[in-house]
Order: sequence, then structure tokens, then C-alpha cells
Amino acid sequence: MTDQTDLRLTPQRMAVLEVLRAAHDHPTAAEVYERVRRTSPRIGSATVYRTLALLVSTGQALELSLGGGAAARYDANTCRHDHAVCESCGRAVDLDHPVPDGMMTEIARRSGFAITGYDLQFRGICPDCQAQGAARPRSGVRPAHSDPLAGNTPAGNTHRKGA
Amino acid sequence: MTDQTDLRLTPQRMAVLEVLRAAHDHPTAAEVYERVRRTSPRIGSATVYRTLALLVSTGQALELSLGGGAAARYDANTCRHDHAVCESCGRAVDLDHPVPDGMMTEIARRSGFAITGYDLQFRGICPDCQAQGAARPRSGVRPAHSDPLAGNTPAGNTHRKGA
DNA sequence: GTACCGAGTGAGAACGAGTCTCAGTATCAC
DNA sequence: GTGATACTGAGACTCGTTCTCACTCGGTAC
Repeated sequence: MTDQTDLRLTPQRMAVLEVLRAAHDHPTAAEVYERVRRTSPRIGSATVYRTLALLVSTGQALELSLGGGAAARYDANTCRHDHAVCESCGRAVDLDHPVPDGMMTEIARRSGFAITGYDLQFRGICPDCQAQGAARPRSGVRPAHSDPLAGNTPAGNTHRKGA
Repeated sequence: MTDQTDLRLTPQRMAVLEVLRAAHDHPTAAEVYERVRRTSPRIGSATVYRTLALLVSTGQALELSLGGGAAARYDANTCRHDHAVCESCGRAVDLDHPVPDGMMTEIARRSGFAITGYDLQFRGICPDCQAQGAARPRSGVRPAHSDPLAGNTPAGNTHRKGA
């Protein structure tokens, strides 16, 4: 849309794009909606979701799925880069693009896939949470490759809702 | 649980684990539930979700989030490996572990994160779909890093539901 | 044998994220 | 001005998942 396509440049779309470009914390769609409403109180959630999908489909934003059932996050930094996600606070930080191009060629050769891209997310504990000695898993971001544990409570649920 | 922990080895948990070990197609929780019901018709979905979370937390299964709002998938292959996901049919295939260990050390050094693991998913078109000349995006698996497109319909929705 | 306790279960309500429908509005081309 | 079409907002809806709660089951002490 906007400057690259024949789609219309509406105030709502401008607002969503501006929020996304101003944000460096990889907001979820709900967070984008909340921020856009500060400047455009009448905007609907459907419009925000539609606009985010549009931005992703036109290459003006990236959609990140940080796993563990967490909501999708959006990133206006469309240069190829990867992320490190904190398992304690859920924060995602940008990383340089560390996957060698040769690796994708090799994967394509071995798997027979026509590789179009990849998602690489490192998991760990961010410096802030390390400083706090935090290791409490955050709701919705469960460690997926965790070591076998004895005597866990059945569902390692961090309760998503209050009720 | 089972042979590694002091948790109980119940028939329901056995059934879930057996379904997961027999499956090589990375089933979703709903698919696991459906398959388990063939042998244990009285099992509840909550039990399946609880058991899957338990298997993940004890390291006996991996949870894969394939992005695009798709449901989490599960994998009984707990050896470190990565996946290639078909953007057309949604199939995920296992790949060898291609990320050099030195890369994680480097990421940890540069980001300050205490890296505990990573998720790497390649996206592309599987050989079968290439043979069919298919490029139709599958429900729930939208291309996330797609090239800028002019004149897309606003929401590239492949309708998830019939209604 | 039985009473107790805690882990585990099943049913279904509830929730959050995201999508769909639809009527109304804005914008564009003519 | 008119018609076509893109876009919007509201809200109902679906889906995946989790929570609650009453119940069952198995282990253990007596």
C-alpha cells in the first residue's frame, strides 16, 4: 500500500504503520490496536488486524510467532534479522542476521523444499532478568526444549486469566 | 513422567505418548486428541492438553509453533533438530540440526542473553506441492516474509471456518 | 479392610486471539 | 453527479487452549 502499491493510504493505515515504526518492542496486534486508539479512538480491531496483515503481505512489516501459544508480534524492521526472546519477561530483541546463505541452499538441497525464508528465534534469559535472578517462565512462553524434570506439577500452567 | 519421573503412568498418558511417538507428521493438539480418542474414547481434551504440556515440560516432546496463528504442533523426536514448513500444505518435515554451536555462543555474547535454545523453521514449498504447481497459502500459515505485492486483497485470508 | 490424601481425570464453561459479515462511508474514474 | 469499488467499524463468531470442579483412582497409614 502507501508508496509501493495502488492500495489506498487511509488515516487508519497511516496510524497503524506509524505505531509500528515507532515501536521497537515488537508489539502484539492487541498492543498495536491499543496504541493506535490513542490517536484514532474510533478505529476498530478488525481494521488493525486487516492493516497488519496487509503490511505483512506487502513486505512492510514482519509477523513474529514467538511460540508457546503467545500472540503474534509485529516488527516494522523488514531487513532480514532474527530475534532473541526472553523466557522470563517475554521481551524480544533484534539480532543481526546470522544464518549463512549457504545454509539455506544446503537445506533446500537436502529437503527438496523450495526455501523462501526462515524464522530463527533464540530463547534465553535477557540481561535484565538475569540481573533480577529471574527464571520464572512467563505466561505463554514456555520453554520448549527444556530438560527432563522430575516431579513437576502436571500442567506447568502459568495461569493466563484471573478467573 | 513414566520412566523418568515420579509422575503416574496412567493409561491416558500412555495413549497420548504412543500417539505422539507413532506420528511423524507433527500433529496439532487437536489431532492428537482425535487420534487418542480412537483408542480411549472417554478421554477429555483437557487431559490431552495437560498431558502434552507435561510431556513438553519433562522433555519427552517438543512443541512447535509454526507461525501465522496456526495451532501448536507436537513432536516426539526430542533430539535437537529443526523443521521446514510447507507454506502450501502446512506439512512440517524434520531437518538435521544445522545451527553451529559456535553461533549460539556468539549470539549470547553479542546480545547478553543467557541462551537456552532456539527455534529454527525454514519456510518454503515442499516437493509434493511443487509438483502440483501449488502456491496457494494454506489456512493459518501465511507467508510472513513475503515480497512486497501490489494490489493484494486487503486481508489475505484463507478462511479458517466454514461459516 | 478402610479411611484418608493427593494426583489425575472428564466435562464443559470461559477466555483471548483473530476472522467474518455487513451496512455505511470515503474515494476514485468518468 | 453518479456508479463502482475500496475501506471502515461494530460486533458476532470460531478456534485453540486453559480453568474450574466434582469425581475417580492408587498409595499408604492404621
